[in-house]
Amino acid sequence: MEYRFNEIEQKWQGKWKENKVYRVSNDSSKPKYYVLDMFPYPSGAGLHVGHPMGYIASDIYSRYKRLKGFNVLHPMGYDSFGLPAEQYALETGQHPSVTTEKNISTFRGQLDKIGFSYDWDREVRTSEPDYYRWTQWIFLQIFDSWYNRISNKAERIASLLKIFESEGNKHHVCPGDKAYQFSAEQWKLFTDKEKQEILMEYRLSFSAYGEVNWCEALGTVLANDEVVNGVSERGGHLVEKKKMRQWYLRITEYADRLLEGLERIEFSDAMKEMQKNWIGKSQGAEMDFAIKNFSTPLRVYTTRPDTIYGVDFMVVAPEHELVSQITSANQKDEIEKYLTYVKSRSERERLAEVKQITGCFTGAYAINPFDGREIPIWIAEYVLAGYGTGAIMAVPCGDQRDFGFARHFNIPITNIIGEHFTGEAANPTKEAILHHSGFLNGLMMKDAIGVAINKLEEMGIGTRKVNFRMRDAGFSRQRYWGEPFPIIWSDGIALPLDAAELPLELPHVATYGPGPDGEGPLANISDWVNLQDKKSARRETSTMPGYAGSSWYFLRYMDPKNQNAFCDKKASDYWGQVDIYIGGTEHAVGHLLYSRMWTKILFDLGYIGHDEPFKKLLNQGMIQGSSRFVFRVRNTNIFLSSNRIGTAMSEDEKSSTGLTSLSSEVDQIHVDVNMVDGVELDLEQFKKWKNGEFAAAQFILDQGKYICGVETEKMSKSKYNTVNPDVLVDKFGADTFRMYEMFLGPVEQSKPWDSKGIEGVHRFLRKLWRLFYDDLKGKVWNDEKPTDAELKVLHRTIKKIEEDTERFSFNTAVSSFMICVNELAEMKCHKKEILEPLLLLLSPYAPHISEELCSLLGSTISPALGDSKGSVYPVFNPALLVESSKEYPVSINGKVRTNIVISLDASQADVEQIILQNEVIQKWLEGNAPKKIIYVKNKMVNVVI
RNA sequence: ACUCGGGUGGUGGAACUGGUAGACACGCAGGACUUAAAAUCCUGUUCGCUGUAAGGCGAGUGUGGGUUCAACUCCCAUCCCGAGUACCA
Repeated sequence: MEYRFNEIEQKWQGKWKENKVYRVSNDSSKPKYYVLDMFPYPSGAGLHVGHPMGYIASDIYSRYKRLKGFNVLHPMGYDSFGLPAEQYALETGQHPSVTTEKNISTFRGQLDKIGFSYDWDREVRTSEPDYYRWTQWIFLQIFDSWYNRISNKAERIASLLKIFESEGNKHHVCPGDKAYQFSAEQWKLFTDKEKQEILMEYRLSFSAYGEVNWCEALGTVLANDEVVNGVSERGGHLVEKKKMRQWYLRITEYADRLLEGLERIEFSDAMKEMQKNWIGKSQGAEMDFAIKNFSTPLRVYTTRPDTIYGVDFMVVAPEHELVSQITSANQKDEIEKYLTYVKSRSERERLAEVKQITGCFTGAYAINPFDGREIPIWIAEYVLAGYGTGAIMAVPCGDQRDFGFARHFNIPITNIIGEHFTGEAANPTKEAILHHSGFLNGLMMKDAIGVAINKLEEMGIGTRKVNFRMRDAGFSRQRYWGEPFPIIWSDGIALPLDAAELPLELPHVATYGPGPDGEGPLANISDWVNLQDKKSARRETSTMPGYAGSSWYFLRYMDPKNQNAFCDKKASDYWGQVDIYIGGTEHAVGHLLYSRMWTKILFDLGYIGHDEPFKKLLNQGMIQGSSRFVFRVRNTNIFLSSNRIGTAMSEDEKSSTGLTSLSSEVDQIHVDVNMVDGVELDLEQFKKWKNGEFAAAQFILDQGKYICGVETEKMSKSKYNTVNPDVLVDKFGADTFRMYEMFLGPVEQSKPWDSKGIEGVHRFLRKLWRLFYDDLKGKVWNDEKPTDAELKVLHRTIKKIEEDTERFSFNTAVSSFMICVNELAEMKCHKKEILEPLLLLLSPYAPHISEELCSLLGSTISPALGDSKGSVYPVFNPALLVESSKEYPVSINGKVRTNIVISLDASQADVEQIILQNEVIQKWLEGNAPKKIIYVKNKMVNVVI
């Protein structure tokens, strides 16, 4: 009986599905455990081998936890709103819901083949009205909230109204527009519209004017990705910044809590670092510098007010409103020229190219308030208008970028840190004693910061200021395929829909092109937009961005069918946080920050009982593609094997190709990796590829073979380096595929895909099978009693697999299984008592073969089902592994020279005696006494001579 | 430029708290079985020198230093590769 994986896998997948084996209940006496994958966007390209990497890891962990007696929530769904489906609709006229549906069923088919243990009854799709109804509902709750900085949480707008009516806003500075200041009496006198405008400045989701990428020629707003070098990616039309009404989430109000929360969750240090940097909290001061012959002061933000005497110039963002006013007559042309230059550069260019220093002097001077020095004011692209005040004070002796700027433009540098400054490079230290610094002289810089701020405040020209670099999150898109806003605009006031009116379904549109004035496609449906019963009332026509639906999906899984709430509090209290969340790092500052914010809002409003969604995050590495290339001599049909480029030609080659040398220019062309075996190209397949585009190809070979070029790149269709999991699953089976993906290396590590090792894993499973059934002899397993040696092998494996699974070291776990099976095969051990526990250990990794063999053994336990009562996971018995002696490596001066078996309870003296009698050691000692003998119990012995 | 990862045999990787570097696999080479192939099994496989052999000696985890009885692991410097980024004052 041989290992027929296709039959076995189909059979068990069918049974699991039929019996809904992986359905999980919200009501269980077992402890809960929540294992979550980042749900995929169902793209038209289908699944490639990179996708299942994380899914397999999470599936192994889920199955493991189930066997350990946990009630495991392990769901899957689709993040099914998004731009690609809409662009496809624009090209083909197919409704996005149709293509989305189709893509989902492709994905599902591919996922099913791999044998995942998802509870598909809990599937969610963000584009289903049943789901986005609640996305809209949550949006309305956010809209109806403001952030109370005193209680430090989100509260209802009603509570804000009460405060305004009793005391105005004196205790609650307006986060949107700080200019708003009013008493209770004044509040009561405002018109309804004025009141609504003020409330909007407090709301956690709010509407305001913001800049978008506007393409006049296309009549539409473009995403950053669609803009290349200042023109539209499609068509190359001019793109400019345009102010439009947008929705935002006031995530800045949560900045501190988002930072604080990081302390309580298990994210990698790198991930926490990324989020911290994004939030970018800094402590410093805002201060005003008078400008010579000008009434308005220049306000700068600095984290280092201690360096005030080292300021040699000012840099203002080119967009700063003062620039045009302060520029002197003789600098005007220069400044104009520079502004034109800056405008021509996209933000990306401004940020990426730092080697060349650019800037322009305005002709104006600021006055140092302490020593009256005149400080030249420059503009430069490295200062951004959006951060701080859009102006900085430059201290070249302490800041490397300021130093470079001063050098480049020959601005004299003042040294305020004595010998800490060499004149060769800036020194950003805070540990230096200040020189040439007036009232700060002699102070340690870090102590001077506070002193300087106090002085500024006393003089009324500066204040202590905490800055965040994070900005509020744009929340609207001028698109069709997203959640419509449950908002009606009437006389400039945004009116929320009643919860009973949800879902506000996406209406069908005739075309997916933009509406008038840059509005989204929805603006074209006047029946839908304009409400008959209310004159001048108009629906919001933009839709929500991709991250809306993904900011809370982990909650819907807990209670996916609920028609009365997004998730019953009982359900969210039962499941609580996601215990382990698996996905890539690309969401570091998007999804992972937004979902944390939404969770905090829902917590503040009392809808859920926890304020961090993910207890632990595991970042899977990216699977890169390994691309293959052929090299074509330019303007010919002659292809050179990679190692023949520039080599000498044989006479035969010369006559058959008509070439005289191989050193002419070659073009590198991607070829489909599936027609390359390792690096050797299959010439016949190549000639047939792309409908015979290369049918007439001639080859210059190396020893009869065509060797391709190799490069590691992102896996992508256009690079012909994608590998479809289906092909591998069909050929080797899901169990082999699962184990091979894990065997490739650590899950966290990025690595190029290579299918060539998969046979080794397949061989392992067949070898396992032969412990039970021989191809010729049939059944070979038996009920004999195991020996101590066999038990030792088993229990060593139990220990290793459990440890490795717990720390997500799946690659080493697979290798331990191999070692175990190799050893059992060598011992000719076919005993059920050994093999049955081994199958349970293996079942999270290779569920189908384990289930089949268990059932063939007549086992009472199904690895897929586990046990309703508790853990069926094999228990490690340490007593079986106890040894009385160990073969110690004995080294001389750290270099191993021999191995000696020594009893484990030997003392230092015992060991020294044994060692010194050893022949090899004596040879090295040459009759001398050792200086020292180091004996580390259970590790090694080192003799120092 | 900054931040975060990472450099170990022909290849993917292992070595978890400093304690036998190269587990496990791929590939390769040789052999057994077979008419042949597949499958399976066995042997070898870091490099160099040496030995008929068992073995021995030396080098070795990007590079150069350092700490230590002992370094892939810790420290300093440096080079290279990958990913991310909003030049954040």
